[in-house]
Amino acid sequence: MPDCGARPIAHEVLAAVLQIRDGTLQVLAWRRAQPPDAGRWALPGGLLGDDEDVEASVRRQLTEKVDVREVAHVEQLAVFSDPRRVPGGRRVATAFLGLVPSDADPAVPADTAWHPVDALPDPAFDHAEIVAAARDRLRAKLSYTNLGFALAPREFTISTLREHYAAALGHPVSATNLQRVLARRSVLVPTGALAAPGPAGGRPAALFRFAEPALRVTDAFAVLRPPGEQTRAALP
Amino acid sequence: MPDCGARPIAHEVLAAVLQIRDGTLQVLAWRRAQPPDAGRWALPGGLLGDDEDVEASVRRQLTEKVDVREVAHVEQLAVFSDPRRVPGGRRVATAFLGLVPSDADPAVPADTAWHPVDALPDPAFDHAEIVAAARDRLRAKLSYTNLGFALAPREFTISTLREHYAAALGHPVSATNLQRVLARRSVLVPTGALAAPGPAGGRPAALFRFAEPALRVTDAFAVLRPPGEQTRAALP
DNA sequence: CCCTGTTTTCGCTCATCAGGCGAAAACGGA
DNA sequence: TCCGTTTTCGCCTGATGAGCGAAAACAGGG
Repeated sequence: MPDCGARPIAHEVLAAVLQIRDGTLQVLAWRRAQPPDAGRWALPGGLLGDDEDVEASVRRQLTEKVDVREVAHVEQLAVFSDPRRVPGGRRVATAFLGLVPSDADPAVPADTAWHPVDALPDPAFDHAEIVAAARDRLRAKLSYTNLGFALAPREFTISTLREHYAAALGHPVSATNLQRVLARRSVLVPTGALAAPGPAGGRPAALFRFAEPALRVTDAFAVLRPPGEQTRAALP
Repeated sequence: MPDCGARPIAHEVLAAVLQIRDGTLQVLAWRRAQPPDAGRWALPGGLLGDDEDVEASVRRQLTEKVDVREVAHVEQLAVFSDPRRVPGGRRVATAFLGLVPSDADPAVPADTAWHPVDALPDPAFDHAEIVAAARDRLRAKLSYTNLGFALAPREFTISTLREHYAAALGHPVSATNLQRVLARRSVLVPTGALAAPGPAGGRPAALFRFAEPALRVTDAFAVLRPPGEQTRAALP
């Protein structure tokens, strides 16, 4: 008969929800009112419910903070299970990465706010570690998947996309190369429309969108591929 | 106060331990004697202890099946938390991937045996899903990390390594290309020694070993890298 | 109406790396 | 010494990331 062991173990889910805001990668957190760690900033989450798996649970918990429909991508990060990660009872956390496109501005409760991902003030428990894991996972996947779709607005110019990638990656990105790399993978498709030029004029930029609204890994990503296998579907 | 929720949740750890045996990628499993799922093959694991995190727990649980010192690499896979994944009480599992070098032959209990990873007969609960996740994770990481160190013997010829990679990846691998790719990443270093030729003669093969006994990700893996940054440390 | 400044886009080139192929090297045995 | 076998290495090709500068496309002012 399964039980909770000699010492009861609570299972919680936590989400590091990231979004590009004001040209910076930011994370959603709420200020704890009650001890332990009162006054510090914590990630949204809560206890795993009786009739849900962790994915369903994290989506449910996020509903309390933001409109879940605005979260474009959710994935498991890792389990955090240090026996002393929170004071009091034992608590095991399954951490998630969530991404919100920058053209969404979810309404959040009064105790909740966005903070730059590298400057979350006074993080509660081990939540700084979780935020760092989320940031690193995002940065890694941006370069070999189409994960940008979950950060960028529905339509955008290459310049805008370049700013988003630079903010998320934490280093400058060449617009030329970004355009080429994503286009070659057929991750980016032109909408045909043009954006209005800025106040100083300049050639109007073409608008693009991501081809697929779901995670896809670059095929060129796998090296040592089967002999003779096509590296990519032939483009018409 | 954290508790176990209305319905108690047990937290277990499970490990898919993989090894190349007889030219095939195999997984360690034990035959359940007690219900539920009596007679079916299950992955090693057990309940999370009071004073250990999940990594420590999986290493402790593996001790009951094999000598843990022979497991060269352990990493978290994912959480499996379907409310009905096991009959009876609620049970959340943190799944791990474990790798054993092929020159080790751990003593295993009577109820435990190795099975080809794609033909685990009568798998218990959702363990087939976990094995598939472990196999896929291994295949992905083999191509952009030095993870081969955890599968290969301490010293080996390129031919041997080629067989190992082919078995793990599930498709033929070119010895020439394997040698070149791994050497360029300075993952492989020659020991200087030569292996004895086979019974039919032939040029004696050079012996190699992996440069580092710990996981390292290929730097060329990250595309869209910072401008002007060196792509690899200059080799002397 | 042309000229200037600005922004975007595209073509040209280069460097790196995976992949394929065959010749040369290094062995045992007849 | 010759032959079959196995390994190793060099050469070529193709795909792809990266850098640079010229051309394209716009607004505004003289």
